[in-house]
Amino acid sequence: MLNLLGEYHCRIDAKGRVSFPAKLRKQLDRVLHDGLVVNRDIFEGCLVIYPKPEWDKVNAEMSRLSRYDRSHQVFQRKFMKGATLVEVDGSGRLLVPAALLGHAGLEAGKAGDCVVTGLGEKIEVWSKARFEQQVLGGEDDFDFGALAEKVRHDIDPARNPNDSSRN
Amino acid sequence: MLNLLGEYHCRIDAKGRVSFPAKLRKQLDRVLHDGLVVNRDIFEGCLVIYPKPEWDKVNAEMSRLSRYDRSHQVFQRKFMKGATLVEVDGSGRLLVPAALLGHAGLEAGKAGDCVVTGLGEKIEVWSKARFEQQVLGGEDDFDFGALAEKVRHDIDPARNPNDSSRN
DNA sequence: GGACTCCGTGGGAAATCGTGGGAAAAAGCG
DNA sequence: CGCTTTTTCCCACGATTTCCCACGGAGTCC
Repeated sequence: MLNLLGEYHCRIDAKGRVSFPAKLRKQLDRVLHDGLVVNRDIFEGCLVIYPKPEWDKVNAEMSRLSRYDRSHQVFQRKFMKGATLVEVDGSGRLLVPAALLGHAGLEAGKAGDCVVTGLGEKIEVWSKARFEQQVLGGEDDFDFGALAEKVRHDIDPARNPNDSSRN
Repeated sequence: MLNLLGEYHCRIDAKGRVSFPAKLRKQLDRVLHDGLVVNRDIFEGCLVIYPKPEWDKVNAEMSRLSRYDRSHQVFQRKFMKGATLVEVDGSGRLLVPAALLGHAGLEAGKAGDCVVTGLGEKIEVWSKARFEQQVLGGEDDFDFGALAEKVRHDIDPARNPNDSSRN
């Protein structure tokens, strides 16, 4: 199973090329030659990079949508719009389509700092400013415990939220 | 099962390398060659180190989260951000990523004292100052007994005489 | 108590990585 | 059809990282 890890600070140069950290490249070793798919994140102002095999799974999920349900069609269109297959160049850089850069608060044709982070099966790309604010950001009232409990209940409804004795 | 124990006092050198106590290394014997995963602690300003097999469990749970549920994504991001696979070098040191050092109050490029403690299946790394203040720290009104009872109830509600609701 | 082993610390050299720029190829325009 | 502009590919250099060796000191064993 893919287990992408690490938080890397990189730069986008004036041509829109993101230096893709060598350590991530090593982790992708086996799948890198298949290419990567870059897309806008659904919920946040960042970009998501899926190794091609992982994107294929996403694609399979999309194929289960109904052709005859308008909301399904709208969702598919919104989600897949902009998804692009990219490859790393000889110097280990990704050329991110200009249209997508904007969604991550990165300006095309202008160098800038960004954060690339491994998240298991996918990789996220943030502008440095947004990453520090939204991800690291200390909203002091953010209740991680409550969120964890909700999520745990979602993925395992059978489990009593107060009972963590089962492993 | 892993049962990491002990509190060790070590140093971080100017390159961000933590001398990893030989006694902990011995306890990790079987799993050390798989590497360790360092991450920011969720609640406190310290770092957590999981042996790779232990992290794999975490990752397996993460892979069950839904791509299409915002709270799941936020949870995953908050939890995994920065997690990094590291290995001990020939001299038994861990190279801690600079981005993570800050979270533990340790400055990159500057040597400092830290405390490494075994906590069963994981290891925590604290700056010396914070450890003394927050962990050893004498908040004299802190009721450890009451906390113990709360925790016991959380992990095993059945033992509470007033609670016969389980099953 | 002495000698030996192992541990922790520092530093240096070699390989690697990131960054910028430039040339060739492709696409667009008159 | 030829010229201009954009895109893609590739090379080279500076900076960083990683690996390795060596030494001082502490701990341990006899």
